[in-house]
Amino acid sequence: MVKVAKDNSTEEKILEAARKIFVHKGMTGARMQEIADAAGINKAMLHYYFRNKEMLFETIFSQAAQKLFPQLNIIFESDLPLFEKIENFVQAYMDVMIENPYLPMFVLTEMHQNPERFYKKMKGEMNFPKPDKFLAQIEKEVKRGTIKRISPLQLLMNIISGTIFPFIAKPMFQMHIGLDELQFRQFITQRKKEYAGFVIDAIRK
Amino acid sequence: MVKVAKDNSTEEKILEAARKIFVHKGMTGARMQEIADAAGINKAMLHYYFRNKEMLFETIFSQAAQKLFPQLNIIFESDLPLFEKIENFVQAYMDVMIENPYLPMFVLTEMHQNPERFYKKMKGEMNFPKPDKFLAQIEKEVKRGTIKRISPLQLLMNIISGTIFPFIAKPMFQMHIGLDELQFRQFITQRKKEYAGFVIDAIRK
DNA sequence: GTCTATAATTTGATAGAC
DNA sequence: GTCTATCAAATTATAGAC
Repeated sequence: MVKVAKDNSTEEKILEAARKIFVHKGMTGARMQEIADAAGINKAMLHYYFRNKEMLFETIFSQAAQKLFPQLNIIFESDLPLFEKIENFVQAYMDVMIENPYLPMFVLTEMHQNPERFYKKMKGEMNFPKPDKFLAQIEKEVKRGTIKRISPLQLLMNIISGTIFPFIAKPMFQMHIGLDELQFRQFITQRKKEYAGFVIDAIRK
Repeated sequence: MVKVAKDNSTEEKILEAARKIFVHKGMTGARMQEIADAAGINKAMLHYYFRNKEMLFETIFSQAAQKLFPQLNIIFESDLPLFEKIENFVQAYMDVMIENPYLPMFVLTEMHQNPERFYKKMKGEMNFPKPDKFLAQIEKEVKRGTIKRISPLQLLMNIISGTIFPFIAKPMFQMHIGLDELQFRQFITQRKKEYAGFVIDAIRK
């Protein structure tokens, strides 16, 4: 069991506050003053600990990306049979997002609004999962005739779409359908159980 | 055939430039100077035509939302049989996004970062589609035993996810897989043809 | 390490000539 | 309608006392 270092140190308070503000308003929408207020400290402290807004943001963004991307390795690098792998991925990834519902949108927003920074970041520190193995596995199953003929890339997109998109569309969906927080959680719980089955039904012969 | 009023009037040049900048950088990330430059005019002109940044943004955002949301009525209000309706929706919606690949992310970002403005907007001018009819249709088919047992809401989410998400994840996907622009277009073309079939295969008995 | 006060910069908005 | 020049406000960043 790893100690997660949730001290109430000033640095940790800043990170927590910055996460909250950045994740909701993005880099350009966030205000240093707002972050300081949320942390219950002074604006000057932010600079003392993180030099400037840019660096504070980078820290938060890296942490977010680290939570999301390496998880993709579950689907890409394990040795499970295809159906179990799909099952595993959907459940594991949804668990991450249940704990951090705003992360996907945060990372995607940054990726769109500032692709340069994003790419630079990714090249370095991230052990960026390559899906080749998983795609090859799908191709193999298609050739063996175990599953229906489908493009591996399309299947991968289907799996990821159905897993991530609900968290991105949450506000739209809640407004459209009129779900409250509890109902949305129930919707997600059900989805975690059933979505892999949906995909498998679609490709099973 | 309706005239689309693509004059080269100053107002139209501003709108075009503002669209480009806002859609990529969002409300808070966009700079009035940048928009003026892109329009080939002076910053003061922006205020002359649209009073302030807020109102210019509202104009752009409304146009974007109008392109995306009313389309959902195709799926919700037509009288087609279920499978054809799914087929129709996927193709029609993907056509909209092929023409405007950045719209979905733009609207979603605004929805997340400024939900108040978004909700206010939606209440007024938008003829906001209610999915009740479509959900009831699914429920009916399940009861008749025509399709597998599935929650109507889950099925709706599956259809929408697979249709919209590829455009949102485009940069991530291109980077991960290494697709260039042409390859991505081909991927989308294939998807437009096949995704409805995937969904139908999953629910067909 | 933490604070208050203040500087420096960015940026949205306006005044006024043409 | 369009421009240049300028203002005013917001916001990041720093200096310096404790």
